[in-house]
Amino acid sequence: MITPDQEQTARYAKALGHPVRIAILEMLARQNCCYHGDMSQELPVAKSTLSQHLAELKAAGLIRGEINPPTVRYCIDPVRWAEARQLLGHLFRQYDEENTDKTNCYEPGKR
Amino acid sequence: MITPDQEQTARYAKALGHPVRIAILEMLARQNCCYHGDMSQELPVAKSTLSQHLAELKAAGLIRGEINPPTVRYCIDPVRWAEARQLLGHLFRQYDEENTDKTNCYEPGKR
DNA sequence: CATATTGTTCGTAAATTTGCGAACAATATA
DNA sequence: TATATTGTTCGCAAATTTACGAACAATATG
Repeated sequence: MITPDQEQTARYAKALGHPVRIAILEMLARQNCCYHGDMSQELPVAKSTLSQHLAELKAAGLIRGEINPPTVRYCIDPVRWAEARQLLGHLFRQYDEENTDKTNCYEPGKR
Repeated sequence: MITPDQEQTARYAKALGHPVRIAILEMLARQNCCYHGDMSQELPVAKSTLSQHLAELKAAGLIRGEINPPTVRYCIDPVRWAEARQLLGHLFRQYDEENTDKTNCYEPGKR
């Protein structure tokens, strides 16, 4: 009933499902890499909370952490990033592709 | 620190963050509209659970429900769908756009 | 009016998520 | 060796999510 692709799509989407994690990913996407400290300055959460969000993004595969003591540099994982983009893009495309001949059933009065 | 767009992006992503909800959206995206019962047959959850997931998608704005007693027809909301697509697309584009001159810092040995 | 059909809502339980400060680990520096 | 810097991990509390069955609501049908 539920395909592995659907599971994976949901996993990525879930990782994106928090504003702090979106902000993290945008910083990483723009600068490619960031140190925990840089992000900590920008984000209104305790550093332990930031670590947790980073760990979740890592668990989802979207980022990697490279330890350069005493700092840690985080980067987007290009492969997983592309995979997430593809899976979510596929989801959205399923609607628009055949959009032309569909009734707008959400309009009142239509059946 | 966190913009309204980031909040909204996270809200949509969170709504997508469950396999059952991905499956629901794919059915709706392909057929435009579906009855609760049609989806109930396809999905391995109790009907009350399905109702809950539908309510979450509705709360996120991604779908609408049209009551035609005794059935209820659910549809994707084209406007919110497009907005979600745009917001998530924007997120992913931020990486690829400037991808060319970025170091792959996730590779071992790079700083 | 009784019954069947279609979904929602309620009540509840278990699991997960989110957040923080305190404590800890690892390394560099005085 | 003591101290400072950078992050992680631990312990805990509060909130949210997920899931189910039972009960309920609304409408059609016998």
